Amino acid sequence: MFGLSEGLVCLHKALRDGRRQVVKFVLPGEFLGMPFMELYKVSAHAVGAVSVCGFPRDELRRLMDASPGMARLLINFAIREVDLAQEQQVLLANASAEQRVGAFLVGWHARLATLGPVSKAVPLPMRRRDIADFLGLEPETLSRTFASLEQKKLIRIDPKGVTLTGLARKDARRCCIVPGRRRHR
Amino acid sequence: MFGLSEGLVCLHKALRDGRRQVVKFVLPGEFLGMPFMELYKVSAHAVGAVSVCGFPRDELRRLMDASPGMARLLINFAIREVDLAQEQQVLLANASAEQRVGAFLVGWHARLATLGPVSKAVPLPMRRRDIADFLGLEPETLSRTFASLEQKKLIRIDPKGVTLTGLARKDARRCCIVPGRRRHR
DNA sequence: CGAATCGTTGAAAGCAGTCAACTAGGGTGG
DNA sequence: CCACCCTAGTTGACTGCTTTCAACGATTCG
Repeated sequence: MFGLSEGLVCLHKALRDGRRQVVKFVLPGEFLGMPFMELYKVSAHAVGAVSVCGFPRDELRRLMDASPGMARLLINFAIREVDLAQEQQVLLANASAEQRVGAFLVGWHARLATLGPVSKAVPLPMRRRDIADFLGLEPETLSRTFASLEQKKLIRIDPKGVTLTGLARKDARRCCIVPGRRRHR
Repeated sequence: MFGLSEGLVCLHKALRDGRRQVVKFVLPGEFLGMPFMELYKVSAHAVGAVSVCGFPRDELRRLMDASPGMARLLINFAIREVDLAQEQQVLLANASAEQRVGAFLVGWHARLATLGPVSKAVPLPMRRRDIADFLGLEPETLSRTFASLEQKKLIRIDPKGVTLTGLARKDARRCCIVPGRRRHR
C-alpha cells in the first residue's frame, strides 16, 4: 500500500481496447488504492513528478492487529471510497457533459482547497484525455464543453487550468443531484 | 448494519429531481450498505418479501476490536464494494445500451448461480425501472434493447425474466472490457 | 370487471461520438 | 537562436444512439 506525499497520480482501468476509465485523481495526503488489495485492479500513472511513501503490507497488518483504532480508520477510508465511487456513478449515469464538467471543476477546486489556500484559478495539471476519461467523455466533447462554459462566462480558460468565474458549490449539487430534468434541453 | 437473509433489496440514491441511481441489487447472504457508515447515503427498498438480520453497531465494534480477523473481513468486504462500484463506473461511462444490458444479465445470472443451481432461465423480480436506473438508461431504451437482443436470438423474454440463449460469460467481458470500439455502430 | 400502473412500441429531436482538418505548444537539433 | 517536428488541443461537419413525448397493450389489484 502506498500513500502519495507529493504530486498528482491518476488511477485508471485499461479497457483492453485502448480506452481507459480514470477512476480517481489522487492528491498528496491520500492513499493509492486500497490496503490489502491482493491484486490491484487499477493502474496508476504520475502526472508530473511525484513522491510516494510505501507501507509494507505485513507491517500494516501488524499495526492493524495491534490497534483496533487503525482498523476502524481503514474501514472509514474504505467507506469514503465507496461513497465517492457511487457519486461518480451518479454523475456518469445521469449528467450531461456540461454537468459533468461543472461538477468536476467545482469538486476539483474544493479538493485543492483542502491542501491549502487556493484562488479561483484552478490548475489542471493532467491531460485533457485524463479528464475526459474520468468523466466518460471524449476529449473533443470536453474541449467543446469548456468553450461553451467560457462563452457563458462561467469559467475562463487559462494556459494550464481554468478560472472559476460563475460556478459555485451549489452548482456541483445542481450538477449531480438536483436540476429540473436530466440532460437534454 | 444489516444483512439480508431472504428476498431482494434495491439500494438507490434519490436525485431530488425524481430520478434515481440504483447502486446495487442485494441478494441473500449479502450486507446492506457498509458497516459503521454513520449516515447512510443510499436508500433501500424491498423487491417482494424480505427478511433482514440486524447487527447492533456496538456489538459489531466489540467484535472487531476483539478479533483482528473480523476487521480484515470487513476491509475485504469494502474492497470488493469499491471494485464493484468501479466496474459499474466503467460500464456506465463506456458501454452502449446493449452492452450494459448484456453485462447486467450475465452478471445477474452469475450472482444467482452463487446462491444455488440455476438454469439458463434468469428471473428478474425487480421492476424495469429499477434495472434501467441501475444501468443509467430509460425504461423505454431498456425495453427496446431487450427486444433487440431477443431478435438476435441472444435471449428469450419470459413472463418474469429472460432466458439466456446466446450470452455467455465472455460476453460480459466483451461488454465491459473489450470490443473493437466503444459505443455506436 | 374496472382502474391504475407497468411495460412496450412508434416517431421525432438532441446530445455526444466519430472523422477530419487545423492550430498551438514544447522540445530537439541544426 | 531559429527551424522543424511531434504531440496535445481545438474546431467543424456529420452520423446515430439514446432520450423524449405520445399512444397503445398487458398485468395486477381492488
